[in-house]
Amino acid sequence: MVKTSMGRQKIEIKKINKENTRQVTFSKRRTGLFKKASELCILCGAEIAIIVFSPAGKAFSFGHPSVDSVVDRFLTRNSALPDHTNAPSLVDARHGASVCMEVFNQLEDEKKREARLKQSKKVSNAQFWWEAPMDNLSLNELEQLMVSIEELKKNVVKRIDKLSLSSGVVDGRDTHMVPHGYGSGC
Amino acid sequence: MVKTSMGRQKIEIKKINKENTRQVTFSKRRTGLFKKASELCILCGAEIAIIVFSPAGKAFSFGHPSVDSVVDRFLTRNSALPDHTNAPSLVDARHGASVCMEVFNQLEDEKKREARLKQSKKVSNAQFWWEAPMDNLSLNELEQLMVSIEELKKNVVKRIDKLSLSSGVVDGRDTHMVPHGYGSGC
DNA sequence: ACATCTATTTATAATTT
DNA sequence: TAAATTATAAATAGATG
Repeated sequence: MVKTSMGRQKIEIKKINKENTRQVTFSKRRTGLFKKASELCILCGAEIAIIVFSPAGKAFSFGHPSVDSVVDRFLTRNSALPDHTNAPSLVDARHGASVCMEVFNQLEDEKKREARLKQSKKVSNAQFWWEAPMDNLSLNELEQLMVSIEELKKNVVKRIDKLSLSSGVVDGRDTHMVPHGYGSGC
Repeated sequence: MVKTSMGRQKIEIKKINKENTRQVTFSKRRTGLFKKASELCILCGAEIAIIVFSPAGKAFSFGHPSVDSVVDRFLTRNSALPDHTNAPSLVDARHGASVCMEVFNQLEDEKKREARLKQSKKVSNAQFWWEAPMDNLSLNELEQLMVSIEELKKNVVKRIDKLSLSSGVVDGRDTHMVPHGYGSGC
């Protein structure tokens, strides 16, 4: 077999100067970071919020059960009890079906957020509402949905595979991984 | 050379039941997650905040330049007036919104379907519901679901393409990695 | 920009100390 | 209870389509 690639090269952990390389690395590693977070949530029942701003000022976030809930809990120093009492819907859900519902819930959350935004917008600058925010929110919703759909798909594929052979246990995710398309921050 | 260890073994991404193992894994992976975040900051000049709650309710955080600054930036951005100078057209916004509604409705259908299934199975024990439920779906149903998902995806991708924007450049430095002693939550 | 492919580095599960 | 070890799984740099 011929060597067709040098494979992964060791790199120093210092700012990447080449614009393009930096962008690619950012994208790959951000994905990797969110995946690791997702795994930590599932494996250990942790709650995690991650907020990332790209050098360009674009925001991305990951949240389980949601960015808001974790950030709120953190900010209010709400050392909460582990919720065995709560419905098993979020933390322990691990199958395609609940992911379906989760996608649904996500959209509802997004709509609520949108409604809140809309409300606050009315107070200050009502006239701008139709000029820009809706676009960003819609884009957010769609991108968020894409991620959810991918997750859902993976779960269903996995389930199909298992059913095809025999049967067994699945794992699923109900996590939010959100790119926030607010355009340039500069 | 004699094998003195089995080395790393593959594990399924699902909740670790063994208390001790879960604790060790949580600790190791949390460290790994923060390291990855740190590297992403340095390599790409990103700004990142991570908040992690252990299952016991103990909080850990990572922030560059600081958790607060990144969270503030995020919250401000999410409630601030969007910059309307480079906003896409209203028409696109409406299309986006309507696609969202479409997706929403389809998901709602899916949810109802799941609810029916759940009902018919008379799942009295909540634990059973979230541990094995997807088995209720037949292979056929799953494959149909796959097709629907693909359709959804195509629609959403198409819509995102139309809405997509682009952006510019910024920078950052100095990092904090903080364990917060919140005491056991239980 | 995005996906794919390799060769390699890095992370880490199981074990030992 | 935690730190070190070791073998393997997983992530990813660089190249390419």
